Amino acid sequence: MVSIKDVAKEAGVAISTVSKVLNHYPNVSESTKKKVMDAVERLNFVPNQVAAALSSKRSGRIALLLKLNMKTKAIDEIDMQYITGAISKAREKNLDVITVFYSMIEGMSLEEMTRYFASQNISGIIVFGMTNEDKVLHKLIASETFKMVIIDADIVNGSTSTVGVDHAKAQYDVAEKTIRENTCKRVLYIAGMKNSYVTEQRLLGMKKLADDKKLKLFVRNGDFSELKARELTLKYGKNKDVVVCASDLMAIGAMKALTDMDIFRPVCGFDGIILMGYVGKQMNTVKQDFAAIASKAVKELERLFAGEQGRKVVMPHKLVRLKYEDIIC
Amino acid sequence: MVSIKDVAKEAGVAISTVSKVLNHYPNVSESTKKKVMDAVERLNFVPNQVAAALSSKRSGRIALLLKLNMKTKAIDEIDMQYITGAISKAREKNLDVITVFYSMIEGMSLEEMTRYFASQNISGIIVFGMTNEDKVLHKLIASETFKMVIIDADIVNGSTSTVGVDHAKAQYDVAEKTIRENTCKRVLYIAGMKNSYVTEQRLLGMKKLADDKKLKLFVRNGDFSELKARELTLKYGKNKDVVVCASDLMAIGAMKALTDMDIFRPVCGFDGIILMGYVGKQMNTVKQDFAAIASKAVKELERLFAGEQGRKVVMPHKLVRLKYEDIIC
DNA sequence: TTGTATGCGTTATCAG
DNA sequence: CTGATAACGCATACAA
Repeated sequence: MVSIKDVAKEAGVAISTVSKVLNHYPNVSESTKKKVMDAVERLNFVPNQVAAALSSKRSGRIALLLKLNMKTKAIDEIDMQYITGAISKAREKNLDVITVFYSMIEGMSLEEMTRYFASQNISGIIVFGMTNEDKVLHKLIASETFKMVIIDADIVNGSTSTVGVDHAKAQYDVAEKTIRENTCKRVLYIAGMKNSYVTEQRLLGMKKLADDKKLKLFVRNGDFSELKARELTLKYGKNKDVVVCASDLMAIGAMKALTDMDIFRPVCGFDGIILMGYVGKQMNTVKQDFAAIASKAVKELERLFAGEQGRKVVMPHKLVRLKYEDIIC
Repeated sequence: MVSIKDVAKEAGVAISTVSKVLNHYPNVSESTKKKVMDAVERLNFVPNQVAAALSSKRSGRIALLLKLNMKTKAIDEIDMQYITGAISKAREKNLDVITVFYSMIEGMSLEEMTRYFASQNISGIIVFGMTNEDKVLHKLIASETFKMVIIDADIVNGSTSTVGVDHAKAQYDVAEKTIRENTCKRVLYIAGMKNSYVTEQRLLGMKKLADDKKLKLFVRNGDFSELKARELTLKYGKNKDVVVCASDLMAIGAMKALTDMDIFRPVCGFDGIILMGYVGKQMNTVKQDFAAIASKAVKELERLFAGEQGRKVVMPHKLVRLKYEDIIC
């Protein structure tokens, strides 16, 4: 294994000089810079990230904290895009990434959780799918021990940023479009899971729309469950003009119910998962670019590493209809 | 950050003694062992994996090498299960995992690839979705620089094992079942991508079945593409009795084609992805437990770390039909 | 601008 | 059975 020492020898300079060149320190002459780079080239040197992490306390190691959906693999594509988006950007920025699932840190105290991440030399954490129930995680954020980026939340402090689409506006937009296209009055809104930020925001958006357009809004909790959405639609869908769902999966469940009842009502969803292209009926939905969101989160983490304050970053969304023809290949 | 030094002080022993206890070295008295463990408990000590990796050359860091499917997110669930299966098991075994995509190492020479993994202190690599085209990867395997486990392949050497289901048998089984249930003679077999081990194996299984059952076998390459399978079925499906596909996605494409042509032919797939539950028609398919495969791969890697020889591990498969009722929740 | 020396938290070797 | 102590590869304060 060729190390920085070998490079130093090859270039005829000191180890620290090599390190300085590699890390783009200011006070290095062009000539030595070139000497070093040439040596690096010749020896095909790649810095040992592990040693670097151990040496400098700001390790450049980041953790992706993901909540696995035990419920259905149909939305695995969301996590997958989060992962690929984050890892790709991290590689570009030369950051090391480890993936952690909630299940691994479940039940830990703040102390334990802090130690767990510290023991891995983690300096930044990106959190996906956090709910209000994750108390310890909230404490971790408040402690500002690590630089953190929370996806879909509204928590900002000196070391914490937030990245996500404007869920309220997105919900408003997609429902508004669906209603406009079909002229509806009575709306069945199937919301997501209680205690989730996105659920609250989307509901807020929906309520605003109901206000603006003088709609009769009937809200039920679908818990992001396809089955539940189906049951709710069977029960309450008949005397409504439209079913607005806080997720695609629930929209699919609702559509199934309507088909079963042999009645037509427009339905719209949220997320833009590929499954929407397979269910036959086209529905409006909100398309989030999950990879871009994760990618942005990594960038934001870098900003925090640089000492900047946490902030709220809003990502764009699009309204789409997924057709089989568009997604097949 | 509490370190091994603190534990040593707390326990009143030397640093090296603590290390020995933590790593289950043989020659440590029960009494000191207890003293150390108590101190660990009191201080809530978690060993720093990064330092450990740097110090001991067999780092316990493993890389997951994944090929992203640019084609469709419908099968992201497969990669996701690979990832979760591997990471969960790795955590259990106290191994550090990093995720790497082919795109990151594309175009690298053997030298570069070796250095890349070495620079990350990787000692084991699990390879998913390798094809015959990945020449450099084959060289890496042959070099035996790292302990490696290849999923779905037939390469074994002193440092390399293979894990996967018996694709030939699985293909045989699922096709046999489908044919038996429907009494068919003329079979359209839509194979996967050329130069892929699984494609070859599955085709072998299919040919054996054709032999055994005296079937007229008509083979075409579908490249694992839903669209292509659809086109092939439109073109060749009419005068066949059954369409056997080397993947679920192709099976779905084939079924679409048949529906378009308004004719019925039994269709079977391979993989057991959740989408199969959504397409209306029930089809036989092979269910692989991807998480278990990845989990097994980690275990196998440990075996290799322990100095054992590479070997071929065959995982079980199941024949299933995915119904909407079974997958919804 | 460059080099020297020390430390990061472990593991491993070798005395004791 | 236990304890110094030297690596591991790199970053960095400080000296030159």
